[in-house]
Amino acid sequence: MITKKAEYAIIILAELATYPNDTVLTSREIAASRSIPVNLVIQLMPLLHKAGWTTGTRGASGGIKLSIDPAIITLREVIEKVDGTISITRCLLSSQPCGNKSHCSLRDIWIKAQNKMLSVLEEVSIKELAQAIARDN
Amino acid sequence: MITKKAEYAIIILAELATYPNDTVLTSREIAASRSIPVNLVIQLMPLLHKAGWTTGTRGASGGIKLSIDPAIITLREVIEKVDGTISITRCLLSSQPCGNKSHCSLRDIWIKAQNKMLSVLEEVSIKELAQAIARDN
DNA sequence: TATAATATAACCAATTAAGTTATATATTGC
DNA sequence: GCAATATATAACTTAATTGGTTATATTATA
Repeated sequence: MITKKAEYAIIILAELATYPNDTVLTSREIAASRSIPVNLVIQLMPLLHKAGWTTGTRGASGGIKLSIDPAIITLREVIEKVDGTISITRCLLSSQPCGNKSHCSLRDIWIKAQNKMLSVLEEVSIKELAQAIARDN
Repeated sequence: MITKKAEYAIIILAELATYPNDTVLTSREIAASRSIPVNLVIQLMPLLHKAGWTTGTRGASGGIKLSIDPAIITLREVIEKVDGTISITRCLLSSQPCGNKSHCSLRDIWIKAQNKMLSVLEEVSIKELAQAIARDN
């Protein structure tokens, strides 16, 4: 399952993408405006920084801002960064078919189903999501 | 995530669908030929019976057989019978958007991605899977 | 130098997943 | 009738995962 942490990461990035370029928000502000536990925002940020999507500055008047165009960050990337490789079944967690078989028909179906799902998550960028959310409000 | 139990249930049904109509197999035979723990086959069978897909007869020379055409059992049905409603995110476990909102853009995306996945699992029947497996061997 | 902010790691409780164990019940064949 | 074999069902165990908390260190500003 896609975890809440991955979902939170997406929401954090979308929140940042809502404001003009180079807007700095504190973890606390992001947490408050999106109803995410502050601790989780703080916990997630280093991961998003390492991915190259955001930068954080410490100290008073510090905060977080986007460091790349949110139009090129896809939901799939964010999920995989936070949760690791996505797998709809335990079977797909391993890169090989089980039982030393070279081929497995059921595995083929899992892969096909999963790829359909991933293609949707790959087509949507953080920017598009932020715009959709803005339209809703 | 789709559990191993759901995967086992699919494999059990496909195994039964491999043989001519009304073929009776014991739990032990199914378990042995598909490398599934016997206990799990035994544990799963009542569920498959209740779904109307199989029937079991007790006693010596008893066993399990299909009770309907495997061409009309879809993988999605089997998974949902064993695992309950499928959800790729915790968000989709509830039938309502969270936070008392009437609408949520991110939820829309989860639903779209999940439906793409489900449509693949809905298109494949136990019979088709059994045939594909037979071809592989 | 006090304060405010991020960085990082360690920890905890609840749930889920996978599998095991135990017992009851039914049916067949001798 | 009775032993053997098979399903039916529930309870239990173990390990991993998830969601979240706590604690501490580090940095930068006013």
